[in-house]
Amino acid sequence: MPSPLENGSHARIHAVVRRIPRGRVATYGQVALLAGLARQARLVGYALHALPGRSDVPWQRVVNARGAVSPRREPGWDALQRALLEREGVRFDARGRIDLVRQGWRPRSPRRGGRARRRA
DNA sequence: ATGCTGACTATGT
DNA sequence: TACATAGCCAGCA
Repeated sequence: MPSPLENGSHARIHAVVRRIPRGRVATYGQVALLAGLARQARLVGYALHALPGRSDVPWQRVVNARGAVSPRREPGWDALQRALLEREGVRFDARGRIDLVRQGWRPRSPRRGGRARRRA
């Protein structure tokens, strides 16, 4: 059975992660902040790690502040995460990093100063 | 209770 | 840009 933590911060973290749209990514710190857990980025990673295999939480959309997939203790999962993201259309550069400015999730779509990004 | 670890981040070098 | 440190906090031995 699930850990008793499901009623606490973990549940809030999961709720935030569920809001990340397909093809976008959010950072651990960003998720923490939106979940009302400022500066507790580590807990976000912890909460996701505790996630059951079958889950409706798109854990793969959470990456670190550098826009890279954080290396796991158990190798292989990081590669899976990247594969899942690429399948959603997320692009990685040669260094294995995502351009957060372009593909990072922007809750509430705040319009940035003025005009939309020019195309290509 | 204490100490270490971890899917992190901000800051200084 | 990359590496080292300090700060964070929950879980576990």
